[in-house]
Amino acid sequence: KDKHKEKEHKHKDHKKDKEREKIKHSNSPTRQFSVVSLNFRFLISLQICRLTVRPRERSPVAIKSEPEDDNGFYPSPKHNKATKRERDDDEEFEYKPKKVKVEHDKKAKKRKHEYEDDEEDEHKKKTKDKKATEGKKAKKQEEEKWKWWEEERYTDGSKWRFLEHKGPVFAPPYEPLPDKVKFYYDGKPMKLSAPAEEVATFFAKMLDHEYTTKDIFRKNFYKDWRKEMTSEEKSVITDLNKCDFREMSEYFKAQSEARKQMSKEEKQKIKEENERILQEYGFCIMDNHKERIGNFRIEPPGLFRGRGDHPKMGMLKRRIRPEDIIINCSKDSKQPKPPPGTKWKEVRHDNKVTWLVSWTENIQGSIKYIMLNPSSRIKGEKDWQKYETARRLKKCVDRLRAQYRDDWKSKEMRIRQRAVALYFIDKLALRAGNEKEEGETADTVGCCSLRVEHIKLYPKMDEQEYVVEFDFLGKDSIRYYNKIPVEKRVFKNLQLFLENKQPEDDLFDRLNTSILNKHLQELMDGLTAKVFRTYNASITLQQQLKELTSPEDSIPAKILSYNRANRAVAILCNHQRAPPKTFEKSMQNLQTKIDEKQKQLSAARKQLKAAKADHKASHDEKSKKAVEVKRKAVQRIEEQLMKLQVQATDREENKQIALGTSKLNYLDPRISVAWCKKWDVPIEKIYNKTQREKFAWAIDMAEKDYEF
DNA sequence: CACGCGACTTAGAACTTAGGTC
DNA sequence: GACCTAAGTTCTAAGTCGCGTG
Repeated sequence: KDKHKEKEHKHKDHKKDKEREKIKHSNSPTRQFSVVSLNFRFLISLQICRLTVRPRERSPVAIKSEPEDDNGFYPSPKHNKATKRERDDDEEFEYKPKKVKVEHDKKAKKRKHEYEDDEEDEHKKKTKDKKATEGKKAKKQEEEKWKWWEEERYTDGSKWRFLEHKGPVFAPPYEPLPDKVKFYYDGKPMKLSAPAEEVATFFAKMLDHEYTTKDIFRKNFYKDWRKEMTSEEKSVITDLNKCDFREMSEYFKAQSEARKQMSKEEKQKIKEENERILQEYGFCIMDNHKERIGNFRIEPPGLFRGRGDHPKMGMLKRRIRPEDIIINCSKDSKQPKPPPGTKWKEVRHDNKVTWLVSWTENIQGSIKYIMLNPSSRIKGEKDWQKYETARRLKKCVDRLRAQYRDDWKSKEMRIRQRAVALYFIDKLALRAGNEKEEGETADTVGCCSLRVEHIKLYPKMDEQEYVVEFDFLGKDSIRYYNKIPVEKRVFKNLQLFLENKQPEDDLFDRLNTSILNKHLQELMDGLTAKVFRTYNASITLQQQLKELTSPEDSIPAKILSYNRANRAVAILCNHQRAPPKTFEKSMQNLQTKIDEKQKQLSAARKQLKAAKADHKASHDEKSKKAVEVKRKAVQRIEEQLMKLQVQATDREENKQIALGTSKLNYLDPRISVAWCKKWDVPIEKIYNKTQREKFAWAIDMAEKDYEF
């Protein structure tokens, strides 16, 4: 079946091919952004607009598109690398430890000791002079911020030597409804048994959600609900449509209202209790360092709501009991105790993994874990390593690109498919696309699992030749919609792949992620499909920052540039969000503020003019001062106005783009740190507290000349 | 090689809180 | 001091990818 006809024409320009030409489309193509001052080259060329609609908002309305030229968006791989290199550049994983193990242990012991002290303090102090203790504590913590990145890593595949924790926090037990809150069946009140009632409350709590009206949701819910019913209940309740949960729903609404109305003291009390639980369960000791745990609370029972069109939506997610829990800790640690009268499923001591607690979830049968916070050593090291791998890809990406271009001509079908898929992954930052079990999850795809129905080929479209239109649901059922011109060879290959296939057939029938990743592994150690996403995201940020930052810009303007660079990446990776519910309103509010500010400004200018005239007439000191005062006022207001305008632009551009995901997962933080240092932008403007904790390693080590 | 499983990263939405405004 | 919004935090679903097994 590997028939390959096709005479190749000379391609004129390789460089050009690498250049990204993305056509974005908009559902309301007429909409334009209100563009305010400053350097908008980027925005204008990129034309940030709505990419897709969420599936639930999806309408069969035709999607229009606007062609766009955006030269300079795609990261042209430059090799004008500065001569200076970081200490960790070059070899394999270049983690050069500054300290050796022995020292580490010593320091660690001291650390543990202090940790225990801390705990004791916590309990005794309470009433004592708070300020003094807090001050002391803060200082102490400051002094001993542990720089794990200066230490050696384990090379034997083990993740830790010592691990001690208190186990998970379970969901609070079910509290039956007060008798006055009734459930009605077929118009008649009906008292439910506790288990049936609990599951009913899950449904009641979701009543306002659209998905409780969906057939699949209702069917799944009803089926699982019946399993919790007594036999009498089962015989009475035979039709979900006759069930009236409204009173229950109202009750919960009132409850949450009441919670909001609680007095300060009550709220404070709850806060303190949460803090106590956090202190007790929210930390563990791993290799003698106290580390924050990410999710120490077990997921409470409820109704499963997958994203998109999920076949299992509405199913009962059952309550997790101690008997379901596997504890992982070190042998020589104090083992966590199960709640009185219960037992753990298992306690194991596996230092080849990083999790502390696990259980099997009943919807998909997958395993859930309790792991450490992103600020922990174990997560940080991995994160760092990820960016180092991406940087190694940078060094050989030209070679790889040349190779896959070459493979487009291969006489083997599987190689051509592999090469075209890789091209998409590289150019469009698509995900790998593992195959999924049909009917178990929402129907979403990535690159390798693309089907014929997901692409359309246009030999000619407007001015452009060889345009491919992508339209599919990706991870989280977020729609990916894009039209891009591709090289003739890619286009011809796609035509070939499509031959004699049905819409629901795989586009790449000779390819899957395993084959692809095996191939990538051969090209570069540690290379997998997702490294391309990391690489392209980070290199785009770096390149965009270079392009957008003007030295003479104010700090807010620089931050806008940063956000735009960030946005370019988010668009590349198709990170979208639903426009905030209050978006229009908040935009209006901001506009009102801007209008006011403008009025203020013209008033201030008038006053300045008057003062100047006054000074001209009198030439005395007093009037001179008055002019200065007014001048200052005008300047101040101008700045304020500028800030507001920048804010408005930023917000508008960001309407349905989510920056967080790329910032947290794809952008080498050292690029941002270096940028901040270079332009004297406080790091706090870019990373909030949590993010600074996660990226502490980068903040500590990156200098202003860091190059990704 | 197909398959399922296990571990871990990536993801957007829901919820909560802080800080500004009236 | 109440209220409102934006920012920050939490939640947990949904991916990726490697490994063992048959």
